[in-house]
Amino acid sequence: MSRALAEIAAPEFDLALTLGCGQVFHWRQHGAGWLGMIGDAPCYAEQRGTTLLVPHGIEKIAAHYFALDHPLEEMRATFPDDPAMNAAADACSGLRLVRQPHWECLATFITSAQKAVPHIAQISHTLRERYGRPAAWNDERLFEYPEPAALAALEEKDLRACALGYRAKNLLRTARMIAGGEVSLEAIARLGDGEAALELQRLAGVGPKVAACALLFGFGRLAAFPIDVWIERILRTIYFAKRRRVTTQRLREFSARHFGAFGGYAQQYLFHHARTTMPRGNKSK
DNA sequence: CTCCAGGTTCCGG
DNA sequence: CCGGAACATGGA
Repeated sequence: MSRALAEIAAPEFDLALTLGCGQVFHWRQHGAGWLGMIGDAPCYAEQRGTTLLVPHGIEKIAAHYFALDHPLEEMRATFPDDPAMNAAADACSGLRLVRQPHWECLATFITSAQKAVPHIAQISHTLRERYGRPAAWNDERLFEYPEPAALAALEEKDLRACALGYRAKNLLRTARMIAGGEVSLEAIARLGDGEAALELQRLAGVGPKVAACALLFGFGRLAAFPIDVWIERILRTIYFAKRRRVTTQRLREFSARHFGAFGGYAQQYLFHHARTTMPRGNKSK
């Protein structure tokens, strides 16, 4: 493995913000940059101003993964123009939604249910180390995310030993459905957003929220709007202040309409901003 | 010790 | 369709 790094242009990009905002969980800081896998490609990434250094030979792969082609300014212009949204967008300048591999993204979010971000990262690392194909960048060991077939061959207790808790059964069942061909992620990639969401929800441990995360972070559906506890809190306090008893169904309809074609970006900005400005947030306003 | 975390599923109104 | 409860684990 060569040590040589190549430069790629990365305007309007914040690598640390992008990797640390809770959309992807396996990258770790290393020296002046970050170390992780882009599918089966080991990658060290380091930002220097508007330039991104990545291993020679995977420039195209890295540029695609980090979504350097997303027109951030144009997308932001479509967001609703209100104080909360603007504050979040200001705080998240350069945050891009990376293009994660389908399975890795879906599986990770199945394991994310009712878990804090650091816990999700820990689970991801354990699964990779124990069941993923080993790789390396220089002398640093890395691991691919385990294929569906690799997880499908395990027993539930093996996954519980990775601190998955009750999510073990869901990940195992879903891995078996995918490995057995009962559900095809490639086929889902060709469906429209609505149909794709329904198809994903046939899988164990996949409801509206996890399906939306998979669509947004894995299938490039930038209108997908995952509603988790943070976003629900924001929607209720900012957009439904003083309304009593708003159903989650109502929240879904509202956000799909209100945040538009790039709602997923708006969602991630609101999510990250809330998480960093009001940790353990509960105080409404 | 209690509370909560990027939820889903199942079960009665 | 809606509200509750169960489901594991670890950190604050």
